[in-house]
Amino acid sequence: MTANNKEELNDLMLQRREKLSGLRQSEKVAFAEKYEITEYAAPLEDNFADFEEESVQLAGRLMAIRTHGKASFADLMDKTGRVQLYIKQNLVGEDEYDFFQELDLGDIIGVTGTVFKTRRGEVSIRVKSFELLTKSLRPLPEKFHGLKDKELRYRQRYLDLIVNPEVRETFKIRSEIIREMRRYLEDKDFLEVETPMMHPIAGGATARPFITHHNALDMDLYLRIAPELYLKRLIVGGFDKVFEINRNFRNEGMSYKHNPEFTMMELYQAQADYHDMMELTENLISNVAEKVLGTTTVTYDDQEIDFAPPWKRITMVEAVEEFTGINFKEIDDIETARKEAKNVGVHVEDDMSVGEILNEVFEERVEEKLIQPTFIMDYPIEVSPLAKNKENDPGFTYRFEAFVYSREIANAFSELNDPEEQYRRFNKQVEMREAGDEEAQMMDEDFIRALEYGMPPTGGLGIGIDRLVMLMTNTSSIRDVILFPTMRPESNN
RNA sequence: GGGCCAUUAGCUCAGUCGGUAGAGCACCUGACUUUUAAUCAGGUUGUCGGAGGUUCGAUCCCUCCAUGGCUCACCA
Repeated sequence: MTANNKEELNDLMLQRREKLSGLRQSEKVAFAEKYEITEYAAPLEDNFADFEEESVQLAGRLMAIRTHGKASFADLMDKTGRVQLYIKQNLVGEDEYDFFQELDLGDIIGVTGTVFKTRRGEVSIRVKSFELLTKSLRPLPEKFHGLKDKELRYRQRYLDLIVNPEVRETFKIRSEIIREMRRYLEDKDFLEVETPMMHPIAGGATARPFITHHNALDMDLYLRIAPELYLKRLIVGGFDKVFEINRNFRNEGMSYKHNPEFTMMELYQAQADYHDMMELTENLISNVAEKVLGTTTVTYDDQEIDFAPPWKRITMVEAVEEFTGINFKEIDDIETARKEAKNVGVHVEDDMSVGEILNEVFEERVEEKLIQPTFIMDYPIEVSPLAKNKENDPGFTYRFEAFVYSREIANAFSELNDPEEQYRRFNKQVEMREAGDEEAQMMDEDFIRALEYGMPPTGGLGIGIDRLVMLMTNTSSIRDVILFPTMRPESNN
């Protein structure tokens, strides 16, 4: 029953603890077991005609009290919003009225009363009786300005949720986005599956993993950086449409668009290619927007973005030519590629191949221009170790990424299903790894073995849920769409 | 990891050209039976992020540290 023992109790907290011990010595309950409710706050106002002069019971947190002598007004907040309480001494009796005056902001109470409208037209509850359900021992942040300090908001998200209604709304929308995405995929006969979060080999993406240790097996495991290789094993196994919505973990820098753990939707569909994945992506996202927001158009940071299909489709080579004038279709030697990149001010490393230089120029000079939803197609093979290479253009793959507001929100390809080619690609990654590239992929022998049994032609797609939610809720940091973003531990300084 | 900025009451913030600090909300006392950022009268609240240094004296200047924000780098 202590506060944080590192923390001094201030006067406000001491007062509340004294009130609590007073309650404990009396007949009053400070922490009730249950209160039967019949209604929530918001519907009383929305459907006032149905409730007028009806008796209702509801429960919530006291957010404001306005005392006027022998009558008081108070704001009660539940998950739907607030409703005003009107409590009169001659209705509840002198003792109960005095007890009400003893309550603190933040206390959770249950009330019974009738619904009416005040002279000013505010829907209110004329309280007949009330019970303290939970005594609150800490003062709430300021009622008008709320809680602004970002550090406190992220560390104490519960407080943020209590006092900042728009935060509750953001996370409600996040939940709805995921629900509609799931519903859409289930309607299309995709099977939701769960694959391991702890991997003996961290595969399926280019990223540094977190390492953990299993004691009984005495072996290190990696938190997964992507579910891709497991989901493709399921396609080999004969599930022809699967998806997973779950966390990935990457041991990399943090920024407004990177959190060490983030949520990814990945799906795989047999007998499909990356064109099918483009259609699926634009239909899925526009459908989700329509269902959740009621429109396919969102305003993000003053930019209007329209998710309605079809989205622009352009190859990486074409996009680079459009925005830089460099025609990589005609470049096949490193010297020229290097010189052209330099001409547009893009720094390239000595060991980069032509494809990597193309990718670099794209990232440095084109990405920032892609505001409206755009599919960038045909990525160089060097940066796409799991994608199928194009039949007539072996330096490139059947891969695309979707960009919105300069941010990658989806990555997809016609999956590489040739086990020998996949083996060679892995080997190349292993070489890079041995040369010191910590993000290069590891050899996964079992995945090769699976491909050797035969994986049908398959389209695969990954959508970064957090970044999609940011776009749809107009929030500027990934931390605003993750309930408990990764933080350093609180220090005592 | 680099640069810039921030850290003052429970919360939102002001402030001290170096003389140990203030407002609003919250809280306490009193008045008030339709208010709603209720109002009116009075009152309380602080290791001024931490540790050193300079100084007669530091919340303020300097150094280091901590945490956070923005940004660059890294990174799908």
